[in-house]
Amino acid sequence: MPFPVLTAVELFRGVPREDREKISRLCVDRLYPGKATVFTRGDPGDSLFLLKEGVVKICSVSEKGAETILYILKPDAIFGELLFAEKRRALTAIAATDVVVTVIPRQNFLEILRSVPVVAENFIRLLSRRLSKVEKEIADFGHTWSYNRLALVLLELAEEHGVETPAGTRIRLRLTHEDLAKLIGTTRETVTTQVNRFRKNGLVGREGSFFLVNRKELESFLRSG
Amino acid sequence: MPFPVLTAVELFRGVPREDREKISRLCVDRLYPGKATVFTRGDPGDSLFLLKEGVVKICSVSEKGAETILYILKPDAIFGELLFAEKRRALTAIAATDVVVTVIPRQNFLEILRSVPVVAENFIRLLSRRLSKVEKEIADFGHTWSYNRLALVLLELAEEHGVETPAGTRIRLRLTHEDLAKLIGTTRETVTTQVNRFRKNGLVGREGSFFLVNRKELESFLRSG
DNA sequence: CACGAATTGTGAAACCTTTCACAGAATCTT
DNA sequence: AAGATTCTGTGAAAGGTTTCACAATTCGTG
Repeated sequence: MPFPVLTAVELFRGVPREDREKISRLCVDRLYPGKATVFTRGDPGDSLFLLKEGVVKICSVSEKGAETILYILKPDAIFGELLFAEKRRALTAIAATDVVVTVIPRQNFLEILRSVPVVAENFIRLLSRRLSKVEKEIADFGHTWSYNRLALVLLELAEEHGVETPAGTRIRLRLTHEDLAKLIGTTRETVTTQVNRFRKNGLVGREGSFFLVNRKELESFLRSG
Repeated sequence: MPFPVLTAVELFRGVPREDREKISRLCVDRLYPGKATVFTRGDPGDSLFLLKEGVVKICSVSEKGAETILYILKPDAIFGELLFAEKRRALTAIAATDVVVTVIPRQNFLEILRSVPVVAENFIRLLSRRLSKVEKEIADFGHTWSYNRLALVLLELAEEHGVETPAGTRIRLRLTHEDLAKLIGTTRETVTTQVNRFRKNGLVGREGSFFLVNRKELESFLRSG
């Protein structure tokens, strides 16, 4: 098993033994400390990233400085995947923790896509899944009130990053109210107000900078509201 | 030139002569009258569609009946492209006019992807471009006020569906205020109010059910507001 | 542990949106 | 052309959000 990490990752799932060495020669790992910028809006979009360890946030920063968080990624996710659509990055990727990423330059990735068909299929599936996720998000943004979007985002984060505990689902991310505001497109103050309302009603709780969510209650809140 | 239509379409651009006949055997055209449903949320997601003629709207309908329009597609666009990610459709595709589409069942498309690598590359590019568009949209939704989103959507529609005229850019789609509301996630009444405000200030006009937009003014409105 | 920085809590005023309720205009159908 | 739909225009009341301004808390790092 010479390149074990390769096949553990969804992008490279199913790669035949004889292609593995070649692929691993075309990739290189890189480290970023927490808060580092992996790429920024305007950078040339010429490589694909694979998140091996840590958490990466993908954000959009408008001219006016308004920031939106589009994704919070955990290991095994790819990012910078628009390398075939954009010359320059439209979004910004920031290491939310210390991070290990695999970098694949565009030419190398093209080479892999062409010579290992299963990677193309995996890549298509990953792109499709992300598209599907964002489309769902847009539909959810249709909800006018911030508390609806807040409940939805908390449920989604619990789904993606949660672990079950006796007290509820614990979201394993250091999240501030500001972060939530950037996720749902509102202000920090509004999040504070709504989070506290949720807390009084037992929909969420907090352990230090981690949120605890009560999925049952949140779901029924969404249905009723 | 036995299969001219094939290579005119972005998905099949660059397909070698010898593959064209095979591909065309794996596709079939279909007609839908205006207002027909091409597929609905919940349908099995087992084919890819290619829009040849007419306009198709892709919508999301929430349990509560709230509707969001995600895309308004014109010829050459693909849709139903999530056939590798969803067992069942999450969105609904509606013919906004009489429509001609090419249908490619999943197995056939897989066959094409595997045997004609350039199609895989085209498909990846199309998926990427759509993802990029939706991500931009999410960032735009960050704008709190409906009039900002309205201005953005009008500019985007002008970009995609507009023709220049002496009076401004004319959007070649029959759009109601209701449609705009579903595009920007607000109510019809709010759109009416804001459109009229725009009209008083010369940012937009109307020719029957077509909108005229003054791009310069809308852009400067966005910058200033 | 202590100090500075980041995060959270709150309130008031201005503003925007939703919701409801109708009326008038424009457009199809027949 | 009449009648039925669909679309657009408006207003008032209720409720939500932004913005601004500070205070209180908590965190992080030296």
